[in-house]
Amino acid sequence: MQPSDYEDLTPAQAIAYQHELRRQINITPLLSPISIIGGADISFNKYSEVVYAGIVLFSYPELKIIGQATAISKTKFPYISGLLAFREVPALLNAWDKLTIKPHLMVLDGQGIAHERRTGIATHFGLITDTPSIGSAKSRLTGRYDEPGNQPFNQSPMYDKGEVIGTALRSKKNCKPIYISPGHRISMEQSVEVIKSCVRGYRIPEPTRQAHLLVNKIRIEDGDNNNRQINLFD
DNA sequence: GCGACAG
DNA sequence: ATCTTGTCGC
Repeated sequence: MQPSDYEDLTPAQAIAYQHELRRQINITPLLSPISIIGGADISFNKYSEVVYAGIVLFSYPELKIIGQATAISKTKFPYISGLLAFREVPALLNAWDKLTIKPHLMVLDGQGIAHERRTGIATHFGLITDTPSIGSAKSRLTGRYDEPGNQPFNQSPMYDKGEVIGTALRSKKNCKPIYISPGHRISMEQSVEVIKSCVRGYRIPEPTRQAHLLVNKIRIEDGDNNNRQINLFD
């Protein structure tokens, strides 16, 4: 199965593929040192098939931006809860291929194994590129958890079917928690530690925060090359 | 059948 | 996700 063929898959076929990917997930501690970390995100205009993908590279743990790559592509696969990767990974790979240097670890905007089939976008991307990855989501997809305390870095485990699938992390006081889960080739504990070391005063950790700013910037610049936005509260 | 539901 | 302005709370 090639990412370029994702848009031809039916939801049932996409789910079948996730079951296949699930068998290859490796959630063991990352042993090699990391000095380059990347953040990825997607942006798009409502009702448009154009998607803007971007990846920002940082030195780690200093978190100085040392590179980036973007790609503008199209997708027909709609957003379906649980199948986000089939809509966004193809675009992200186009940006990934443009990187002259590959990061040692990637942070994706979405779930890792904190997914019904343990195949969130971070896990999916990590498997496809064979790169250690972490999922950092702004909201919960699945899993039960107790609300973490209201102090920075207070955390609470997320459970699903008897297993720990993620960590609800209070990245900033008085802000909703973010949901961290390993994507591939990294442990739950390491994932949380890395994300904590990437928080710089904002709820969203720098890798995905900067990637988000980047893709929105190129989307506005592109103006979607003639796509209009009509908004009457929908 | 009902409620939930990453971006 | 995206569109929007003001507004409430730390």
